[in-house]
Amino acid sequence: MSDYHHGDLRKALLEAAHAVLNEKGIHGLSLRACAAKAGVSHAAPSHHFKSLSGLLTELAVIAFGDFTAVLRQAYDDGDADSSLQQRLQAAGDAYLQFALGEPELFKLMFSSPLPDHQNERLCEVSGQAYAELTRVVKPLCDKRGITDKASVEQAEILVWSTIHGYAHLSLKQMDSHGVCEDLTAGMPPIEILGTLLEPG
Amino acid sequence: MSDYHHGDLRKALLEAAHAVLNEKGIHGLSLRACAAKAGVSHAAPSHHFKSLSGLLTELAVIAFGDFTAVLRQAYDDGDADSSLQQRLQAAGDAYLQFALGEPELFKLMFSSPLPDHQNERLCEVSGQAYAELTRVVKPLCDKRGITDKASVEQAEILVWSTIHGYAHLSLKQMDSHGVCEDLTAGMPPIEILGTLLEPG
DNA sequence: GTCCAATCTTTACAGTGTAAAGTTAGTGTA
DNA sequence: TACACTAACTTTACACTGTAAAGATTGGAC
Repeated sequence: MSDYHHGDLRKALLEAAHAVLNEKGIHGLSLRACAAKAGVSHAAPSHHFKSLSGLLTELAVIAFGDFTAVLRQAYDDGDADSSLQQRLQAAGDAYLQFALGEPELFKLMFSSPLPDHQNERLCEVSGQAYAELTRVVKPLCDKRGITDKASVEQAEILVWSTIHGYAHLSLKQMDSHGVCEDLTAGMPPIEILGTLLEPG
Repeated sequence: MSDYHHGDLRKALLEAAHAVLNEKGIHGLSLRACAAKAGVSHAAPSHHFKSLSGLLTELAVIAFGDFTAVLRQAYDDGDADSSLQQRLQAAGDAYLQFALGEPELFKLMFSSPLPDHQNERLCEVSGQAYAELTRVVKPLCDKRGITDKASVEQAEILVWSTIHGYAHLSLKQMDSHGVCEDLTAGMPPIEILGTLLEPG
């Protein structure tokens, strides 16, 4: 192996992008910085990724894979006798923990125009994450007598919205006020919404 | 008035920025494009805004003002005899309508690293929007017997998370799948969350 | 009428993504 | 073993970007 050919530049660039993302934030990230961190010339990435967008799309795909794994782990860690609400709360906590643990990656996945969000694989893996998160919603709908398909879908989307919205706003809070201690406390108990919004 | 001095370049630049934002999206926006659209040289903005971030911070401040007005209008439009849940639903609908009507502005306000989110005035106006949104939550907490301050705050944040999360995910859906018809249907009825999550 | 300060232009520079052409080296073929 | 071929990487180039600095213009105060 000479030092002309890198060996696994593709992988190295993805790791470099992740590193640069964490160091400089999503706005400070540049293709040339990634190339430099991987120790190659600034034009080398073009042979592995069509563009900056291509590189970040791939990084987002990988990140969604990790994200899905985290959500699945949280689900599997649940006690067999834990209530459905508890499992949902655990899913929300895991969601938030990922967002706070990988803030820049999370922003890349959900709030950046740089990745190609129409990319087929990216759509697929983000769909998998969604499926994992809403896995516990269906039995909860059963329990509550929500049976028609449209309502179940609305329930899934609203649950996702609540959890995602909290994560997103937490990150925005971090940007506005610096690191915020009271966020490490995790998701508020979502059953408050049940009390607040129960019919009647 | 010669054509050397513009007259009200500051205002013109803010309008140009809004226009460019809608035409090219947040990623296609550039300070030079704004200057060109306002008919001045590319360096002229520096006398009115310290930087690109400064211009977009100001635009976000204005946008939050409009946003707050929209939310207030929705609240004031509520019938005196409409239920608290209905008022909350109306607030959510207004929130979503703003996001879908001004998608790029909404992204600038909540999902872009370009504005200075530590800016004092920006923090203030975004706080006002939050206060307007959560105006209906307090009486709802009263009605449900949620009285301690911490729980009320958690209820406010969770309501905001739900509405904001739905708006944010709707915009992401638009980016992924192009304009999405079934989103114009508005917020799903949030009382589903009440049914889904009620204690017991 | 003159000076001043604010506004805008011109010029310049470092940084960006990306396209095109040139260089190197690993690989399959005779 | 010698040779071509091709993938990987570098060099060069160009049109952009934000922003700093210096020069030109103008309206208004004195």
